[in-house]
Amino acid sequence: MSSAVISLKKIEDNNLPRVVDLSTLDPANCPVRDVLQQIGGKWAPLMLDALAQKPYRFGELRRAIPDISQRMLTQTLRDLQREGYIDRQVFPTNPPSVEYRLTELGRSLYATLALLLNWAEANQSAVRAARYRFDAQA
Amino acid sequence: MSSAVISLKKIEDNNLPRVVDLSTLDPANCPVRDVLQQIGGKWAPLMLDALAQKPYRFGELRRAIPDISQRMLTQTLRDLQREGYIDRQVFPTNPPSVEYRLTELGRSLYATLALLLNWAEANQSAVRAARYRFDAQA
DNA sequence: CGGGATCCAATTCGATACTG
DNA sequence: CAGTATCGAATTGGATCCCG
Repeated sequence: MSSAVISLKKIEDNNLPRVVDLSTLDPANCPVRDVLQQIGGKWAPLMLDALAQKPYRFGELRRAIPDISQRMLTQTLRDLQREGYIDRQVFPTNPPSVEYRLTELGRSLYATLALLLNWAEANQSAVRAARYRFDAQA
Repeated sequence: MSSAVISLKKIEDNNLPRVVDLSTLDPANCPVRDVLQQIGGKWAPLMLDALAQKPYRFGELRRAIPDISQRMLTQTLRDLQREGYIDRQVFPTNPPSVEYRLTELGRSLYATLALLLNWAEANQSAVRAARYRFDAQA
């Protein structure tokens, strides 16, 4: 089939979707760097993933990600709120209760981010195998 | 239109695609953390994006990302090679020439990663606005 | 319960100098 | 050209103590 040949050729040519041309951008004002820096940290993807399921309270979120320190939980929550990905709602009960949930922007981000999370899960074994080969030959 | 109502309800319910359930995983063996750590760095996404266009030689790649140090270029290239995303080919010319190109795994990753890069570019202004609001109110 | 503040350890990163 | 090696700065992250 000619279509198979065509798609094979596309792969050989590295013909991949690429909308932004990063090479023509000022590095100091690159939107990809600007936005990716915040979602590329150690905890942000996990927290966005948790909050994509349902709203969480502080302690609840801490139990959902057992090995996060309280400092990083607080800080990452504030960062995500500043970026506009999550919303913080305080209930003046006693003791106080605070709920975090994704904003619409956050849900938009997660819709794309989730594809990457799924890719990671689906291809972990391939990555592990590549690491093993690399380390063996070295 | 009822379809609009339905999709609105889905958004309100946080009904988003989620294949991996991270909360049930051992944090120390989480595929998402394992894989995302390498592609979440400061330089890896930019280099994958460059190499998705075409193969690059060392110095050429350095010029394409003007503000990367040679140390980080070397190190990130090795990391990406170890993960199985890029291939390194040495041409025994004089002076030597080394070419880097995406592997099939790397192209598979980039197909997903590019969606996130596009999201970042498309939504940078919304993120900037959110930051401004957050900083103004604080 | 939901944090703030402080101190310290680990990791990341950049600048510089040197090499086949 | 394509790296390696070393140093120090900067950033990130964890532990601990404190509070309303």
